Amino acid sequence: MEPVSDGRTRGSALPVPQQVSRVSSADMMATHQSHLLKQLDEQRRQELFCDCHVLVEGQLFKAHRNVLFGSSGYFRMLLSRGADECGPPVTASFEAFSPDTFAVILDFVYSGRLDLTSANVIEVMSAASYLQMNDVISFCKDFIKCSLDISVREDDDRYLSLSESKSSLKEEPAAAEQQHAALSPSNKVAPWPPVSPKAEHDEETKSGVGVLPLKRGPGVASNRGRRRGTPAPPQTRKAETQPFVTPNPERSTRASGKRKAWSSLPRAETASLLDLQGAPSNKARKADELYATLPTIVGVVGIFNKDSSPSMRFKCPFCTHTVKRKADLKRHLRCHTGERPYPCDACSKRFTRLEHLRSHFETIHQARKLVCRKCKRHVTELSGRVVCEGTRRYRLCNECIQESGCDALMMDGSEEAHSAAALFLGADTEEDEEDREDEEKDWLAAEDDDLAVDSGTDLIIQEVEGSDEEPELQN
DNA sequence: CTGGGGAGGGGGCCC
DNA sequence: TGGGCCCCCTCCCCA
Repeated sequence: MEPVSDGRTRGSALPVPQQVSRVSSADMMATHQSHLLKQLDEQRRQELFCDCHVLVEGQLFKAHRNVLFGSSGYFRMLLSRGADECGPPVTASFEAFSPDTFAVILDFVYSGRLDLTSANVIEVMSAASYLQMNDVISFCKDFIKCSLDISVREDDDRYLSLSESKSSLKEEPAAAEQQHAALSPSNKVAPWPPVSPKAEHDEETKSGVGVLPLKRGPGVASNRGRRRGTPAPPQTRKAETQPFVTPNPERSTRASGKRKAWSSLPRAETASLLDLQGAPSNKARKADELYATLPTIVGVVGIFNKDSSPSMRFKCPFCTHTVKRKADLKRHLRCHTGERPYPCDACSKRFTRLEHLRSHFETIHQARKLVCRKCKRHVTELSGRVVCEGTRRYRLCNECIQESGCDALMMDGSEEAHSAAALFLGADTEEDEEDREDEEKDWLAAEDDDLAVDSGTDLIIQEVEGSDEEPELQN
């Protein structure tokens, strides 16, 4: 029986041991491919038959046209123009990435080994995006995911991101380690073409320098940015409304860049934010490291203005989105990394931005809106009251309070509300209670008049220790 | 089933 | 460069 390259058998009517044949055929093929690749690499290193010259910031790389053609969409486009010609070597020139970066990519093309480090991964990914090398991009993504240690199992389902759980990294930690190890130069040759854990994911990575429209599926949140081609956010809204399961939310250093007074939040909240400067979470620390490695040219895309003057933009290495400022890219990256540095101490919800946290806090826990929740009429401090319902606070006008017989609800500032809030807080001892009250007084003294009205909220804004679920009570 | 409103998320851009 | 504001979007809940 003669095995053929595709694993089938030829000239046999017997119930052949196809599996055995397939395995041996696959082994043979792998061996052959490996051998062939080694030969090509050897030729490249000896500069034999190199018919393509790549100039990266002045540094010359010699390679084989057909190998580059088969590895990169960019080169496919470039080389297909002169595919019929057998003239002098084709020369391509790049300024968008460094020679070191291209060397890593070229090594990968010829060996299947991608020498990624936390220092070069972003630039390699950016260059791969430029060169339209989806496999490299996938590897980089996986590498970043491994670096960030974002795992569904280990952490919180809700704040997972990057892709729709397609990656094996999230499915099996061991597999993740293996894959990560496969990226290591010290390991054996990674498969080429590599088996991408998420071929579909290429949709968002095949952009290269151009911006391709992305498919928007059902359930995919698409806000303004996504209309322009940014992929879906890391989590669905449904997931967000699920009870928060992390009892002790991580503190991140992301908010610690500057120590800034945050007068619009009660002190406890501010303190919680300042806590962010304390022991940084693993994920956040690694995110920081990742951000720190963002090279100056990361994802820079040349866009020409109407007057033909170049306008540089920063391209997200994860998707096709481009932004004007690096800071905006950094902010945008959070929707890929799942990083949520701003936890609400009242309900443990976490947010990607301080302003979102503040907005949430003011709306949900401070009842800042001077609108009756029931009749939607404008209320003042006289015509309405703040009603506490769990950690949620809202306003009702006096009429609606009377109508609905809200006596059962805890009214803001009442003894009952206070004690209930304390209960919610898990006030362990009377001493704790007193301390908290002292702090509250201090805070109130520092608060402006507007906030002082809602002083009762301060009690609520404490971290709920050991709370496994969101204590927020919905109507 | 549908429309309205609340809540949350993300982008652009000003300060 | 980060904070903050504005705007717009989607999702979800509810009437």
